Amino acid sequence: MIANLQDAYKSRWLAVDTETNALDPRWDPQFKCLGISIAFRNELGVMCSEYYPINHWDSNETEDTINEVRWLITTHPGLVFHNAKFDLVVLDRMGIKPTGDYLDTMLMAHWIDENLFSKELDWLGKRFLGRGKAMTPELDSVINSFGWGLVPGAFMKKYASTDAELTFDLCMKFMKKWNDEGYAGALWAREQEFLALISRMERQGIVIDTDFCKEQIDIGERTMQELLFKVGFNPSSNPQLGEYLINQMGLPVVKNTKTGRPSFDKYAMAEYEEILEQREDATAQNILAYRGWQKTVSSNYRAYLDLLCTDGRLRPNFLLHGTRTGRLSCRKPNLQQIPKSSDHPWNGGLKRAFLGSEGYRLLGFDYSNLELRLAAIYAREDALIDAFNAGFKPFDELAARLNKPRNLCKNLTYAILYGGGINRIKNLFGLDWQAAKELREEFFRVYPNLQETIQYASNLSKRRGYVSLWTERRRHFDRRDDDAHKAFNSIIQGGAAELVKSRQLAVAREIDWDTCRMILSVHDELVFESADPKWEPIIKEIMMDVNGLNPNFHKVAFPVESKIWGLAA
DNA sequence: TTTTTTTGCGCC
DNA sequence: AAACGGCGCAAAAAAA
Repeated sequence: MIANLQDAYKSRWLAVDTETNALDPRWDPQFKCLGISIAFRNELGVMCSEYYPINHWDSNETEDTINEVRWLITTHPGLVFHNAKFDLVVLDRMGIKPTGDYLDTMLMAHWIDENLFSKELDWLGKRFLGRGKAMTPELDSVINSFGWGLVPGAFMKKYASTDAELTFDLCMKFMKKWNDEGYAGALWAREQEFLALISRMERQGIVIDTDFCKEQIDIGERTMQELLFKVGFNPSSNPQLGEYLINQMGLPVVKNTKTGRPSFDKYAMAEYEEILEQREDATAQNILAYRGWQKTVSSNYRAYLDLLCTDGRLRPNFLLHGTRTGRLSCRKPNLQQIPKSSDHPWNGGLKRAFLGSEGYRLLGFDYSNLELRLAAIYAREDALIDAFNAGFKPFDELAARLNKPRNLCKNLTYAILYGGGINRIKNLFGLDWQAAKELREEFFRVYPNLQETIQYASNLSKRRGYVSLWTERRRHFDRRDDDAHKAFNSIIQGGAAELVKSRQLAVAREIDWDTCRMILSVHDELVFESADPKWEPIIKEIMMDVNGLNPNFHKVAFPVESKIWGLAA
């Protein structure tokens, strides 16, 4: 049914979907919005939808109609998108700035059940509505022959509005649970502000030193070639590694993969390296160097150049629905996994590939032991709280109490925070089952409340099917799955993400984007480019100021360390 | 041949 | 009794 635009105002919610020429709306000068679909149901429940072609090469709506649509979207009190972060940028590029509220079915699906297999429109449509996107052989062949950007407007009309229809119906489907779980108010308002901030960070992007990347690719390729020659087989091929190390050299299988095949990961290789060293055979070392270079060149240096926008900036995609715990994830490229500075020649200098804009300096701000501090508060674990407040380093403190090496204590703490059991401790430290059990008990003798709280969270998730973060956002658990042991970790990992998010917004409200821009968010670290040294103490102070967030957060401090980004910590 | 799974590895 | 949490990416191997 063709929509009368006047009717659209009578609907509380209006689904909006944009079609584009597939270029990146965040920066590409050639980007175009081809058209806009809207969908809603009228008073009789009849679906009304329409596609308005705007920038097709053949036929478009009249100026008057397009202006009506622009006005509708600008003034309608409630829009619904599927992946609003994208559509809002598209609308912004067209000079359309919605003034009403909006919802996002992708994020609704994620918040209601973060465990869903997919949050794509097509998948959700099939799962919740029994119908997916309108893909037909006819549409496929038209896209193939014309290319996406050149599909005729009249043809697009037949298909494009189904996405908006799906979005509208999904929204209605999700609405009850969305409201019941308490997301409709302040929590979603904050997320909208956060979405805008992330979008702004993405549009800003980060400057890449392309000469440095090219130079490193060159060194890497030459080095790999030499190593390949020395080794004599493909170091990335496990069967070939097995042939050499096990069959030819007669070395033992030191580790197996989950499918039972011999494993040659870097830990296993370290053992082979030790044995071969005595025989003056550098093969293991060469294999590690080869794989190190290959990983870095393909996943970092070359990926950065391939994904670089033509204005010299790299713009990753931060996903607000990327993790079950509520953290962000980051793609294309993943700038949350930039190798840290080290003396490895293949990746130890990677941060040098990132530059501030001309006149700006990159600054990183890190929370120290963020999750452990939250764990201490949640568990009311006085031993840990007191240690933090006395200024002790938590792992030194534990090392003293257990009379064990600091590094063991650190690994042990994180293993347990992550829900690890006796088996995990056994494998981690190469202990037998009994020793692992005792070590775990020793740990919990120091932190008894932690043990109780981990158990409590686990029981709660099993009984209720979810646990709540301090913001009242929920982390759901299917009672049929055996992952209740993740509950406590979710509370502190998700809680940490929510804490950072809140402070990130607070910082964003204070800084002046002309002289200070937020660039990256890496879980417990924020990266800025700043043209004025005055921002460093300001940012630090805002990040550390968490007392207003929750009545329990005053129990320990949340210190933040700042450093010039890229320089070794 | 193309698609999916496995493996390894970078980060917090 | 047993369970280490959360990601994304690329190359090789296996499956289709």
